[in-house]
Formats: sequence, structure tokens, C-alpha cells
Amino acid sequence: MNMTPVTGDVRQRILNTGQVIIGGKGFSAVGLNEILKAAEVPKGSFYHYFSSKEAFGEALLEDYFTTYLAQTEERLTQPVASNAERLLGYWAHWRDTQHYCDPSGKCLAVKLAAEVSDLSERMRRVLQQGTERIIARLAQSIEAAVAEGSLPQSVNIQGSALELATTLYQLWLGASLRAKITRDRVPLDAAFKATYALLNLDPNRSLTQERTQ
Amino acid sequence: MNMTPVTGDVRQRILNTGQVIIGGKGFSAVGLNEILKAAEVPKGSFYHYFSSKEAFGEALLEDYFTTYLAQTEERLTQPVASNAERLLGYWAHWRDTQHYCDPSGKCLAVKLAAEVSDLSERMRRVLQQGTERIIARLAQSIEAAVAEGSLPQSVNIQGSALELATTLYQLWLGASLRAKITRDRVPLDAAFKATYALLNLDPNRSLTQERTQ
DNA sequence: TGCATCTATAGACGACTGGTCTAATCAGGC
DNA sequence: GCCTGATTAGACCAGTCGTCTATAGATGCA
Repeated sequence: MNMTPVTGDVRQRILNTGQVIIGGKGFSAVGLNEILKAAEVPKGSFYHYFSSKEAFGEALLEDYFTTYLAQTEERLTQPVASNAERLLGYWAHWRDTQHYCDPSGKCLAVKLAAEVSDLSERMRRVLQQGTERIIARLAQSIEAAVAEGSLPQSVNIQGSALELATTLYQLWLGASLRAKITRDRVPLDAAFKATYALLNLDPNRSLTQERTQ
Repeated sequence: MNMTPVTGDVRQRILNTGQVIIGGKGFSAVGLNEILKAAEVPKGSFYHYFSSKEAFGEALLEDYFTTYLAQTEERLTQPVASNAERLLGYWAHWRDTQHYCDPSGKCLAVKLAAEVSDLSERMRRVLQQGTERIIARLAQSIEAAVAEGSLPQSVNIQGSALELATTLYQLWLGASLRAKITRDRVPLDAAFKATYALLNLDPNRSLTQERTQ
């Protein structure tokens, strides 16, 4: 009766465990064996689903960005909130999840970008498309926020919404990178504050419900 | 006559070639063999100078930050310029050198932070101290710039100079990371523009001589 | 039901590279 | 010539990615 081939199941299990392990240790530092042992998948199966470690990494990133973009989409369209509130909620979530190491909740873009971009052209392209789409989605919400008045018109002075989204995304990328170094939330708190500034918002009036700590 | 032991020479040669190769391919992806072959140092010698690959990585980062900080110090104290001009010169230089891959001019902080922080506590600490000192040095120049009036007082509203320096450094870290992905200068140009905004400078009036392109 | 066909699993295996360490060599002082 | 310490050569084994053969399972058709 179950028409979906087992294919998807095993393949996805390899991807899921791979994401956790590689998200923790990086791409080159992890061997296939470790992933396959953890996923309880024999080595022989691996090369049935993926033609090489590089192809696997490509699929890993594709899978990651697909689900990440879906989650982001949901977060940026949730009801009973202005677009500005949703955006700040997005970054508040980023801050709260990335500040210290949840094994599975790691951002693969932060973890792998530097390592993999010079290693595999194919993986680099996936990273490029993924980050591009995230930024485009953020830009869309920024435009909507300005249009509806939840963000001040003055943000337009700096440049297009796409430029602003690019800057903000990169700001958070860098903050996450440094959070890996410092292992505390200071970098992400700084990014959150700077986000207010770049959006021309009053830093003292919190638009969204922030966790005090 | 030459009292300095050859030690320093060989050791430094391993560090220099290691920096170029690891700066290009990452830490885990590069084997000692490759570095030692390039440096024309026999494999057996390696463990005379370094107790392990990790210790080597630690020394590599220490060496890198030492010279980087010295260069930065020079750049931020050069005469016939205001502190604001020097700061913008620092970032203009960053933009111009990192936008596409000079084999040896790579920023090891960008390249290795994500990969190494979860891999080696000792290397992480070196990264932490190094970035902290860079940020502190930037903060010092920001304060001096405000004091002398080459940066507007209004930057103080956002927070301390250290906070601002933190934000700016992270912004550039993220921009460099994304530049690795996109392989163009768009991310760094966006960072440069955002730097003006975060410093409350008029983006159209260029304080420093920028290269048009 | 029986047989053929194709997908998926199983893991041994090869060729190679990884970091590490012991044993030998070398240089210079006495 | 011997002793001492710095330097090097290469063995070592665990682990790498990827291949390959053999089995197991499902599906199609008769």
C-alpha cells in the first residue's frame, strides 16, 4: 500500500544525520563512515543515493535551504503582526537560536560558507542561490513594511530594499560567525541593536516582544 | 657568526606556506604533507617545531594576528589624515583586498572561524583574543575620531565605541563571508555603504579617496 | 504461483593519505 | 674521538573515499 518508495526514507535519514554532524564538525573533518554509522545506513547504500561526497554536500545544502526558506516564509507571513514586527521576530529568533550551540539548529550557511566555497564550485553555487533567496525574501518584507508604514520611509534613503536586506543578512552572518568564536550572545545582541539602527527604528521602543535576560 | 638558530627560519617557513595553503583550502582539508612539501621541509621535522597539527594551527593564528594587528596599527596611525579618514581607509583596504582571492592576502579569521571554533578550543581562544584586540583597536580610533570631531558626536547615541566597533567588525566579517560565496565585490560594497550609515556619515560625501570602478 | 528484473542493502576491499613517533643521522664543542 | 642536542628519515596504523561483488527485496508479467 505504501507507494512512497523507501528511497526517500533512507536518503532523507542520511541527509538529516549528515546535517547534524557536518553542522557540528564541518565538511572536510567528517568522514562518510561517521555519518553512515550514526544513520545506521551501510556504506553500500550511500553511493546508491549520492554519486560522491561532494554531491552529497550539494544535496545537503539544497535540503537545508529548502526547509530554512519554508520556515522563514512562515515566520514572515504569520498573522496579527506588522511586517516590521515579523522581521524583528525573525532576527530575534535568529539571535535566540544561534547564540549557543543547539546541535541540530545550526546554520549551515555560517558553518560551511568559508570552508566549502573554495572547495567545491557546485556547493558554492547552492550556497549562493540559497542566500540570495533569503535576502530577496527579506527585501520583500522590508518593502511591504515600508509600504504599510510599519517601517519608516527614511530607510529608503540609504538605497533599495534589496541593498538593505543584503546588509542586514551579512551583518547577521558575521555576528553568527563571531558568536562561534566568543561562544556568548554578545555578538548577536550587537547585531540586533544594529538592526534597529539600520532600519531607522528607535532602539528604546521595542516593536516586538523581546526576551529579557 | 649567525647566532639566530636556523630553527626560526624553518619554523617560520612552515608557518608562512601553511598560512597560504590553509588560507585557501581550510584547516581539515589540508594535510601536513602538502604544506611540508611546498615548504621543502621534511615531514620528520614538523614535530620538532610543533607538537601537533592543532598546536601548529594555534601558532599559525597567533602569527597571523600579530602581523595583522601590526599592519592595522600602522594603517590607523598614518599621518596627514583624520581618524575618521584612517578608519574609512582601513575598510576601503579591506574591501579592495578581500573582494577577490589573492592567494596570500586572505583573512584567516573569516576562513577559519566557523571551521575551527568547534574543532579546537585552543585555536578558538586565539581567534577570540585576536578579534577582540582588533575590535578594541577600532574602538580606540572611533573614540579618537569623535573626540577630534572627524566623526559626528551622534554616533555616541547608539552606544559605546566598543559596541560600534564590534558591530562594524562583524558586519565586515559577514560581508567577507558572503563575498566568498558570491565571488564578487557586491557584499563588500554593501558593507562599505553600511559603514557610512552606522557612523552617521553622509554617504555622498566621501571622506577618503575611494577607487571608482 | 513461478520466474525475471530492477532497486536497494550489505560490507569487504583497494589504494591512498592522515597525523604521530621512534630510531638514526648530523653538527658542533671539547 | 666522543658526547650532546638539534634535525631528519621513514615506518606505522588508523582512517579516507570510493569500488565492487553478492545478497535481499520488491515488482512485473505470465
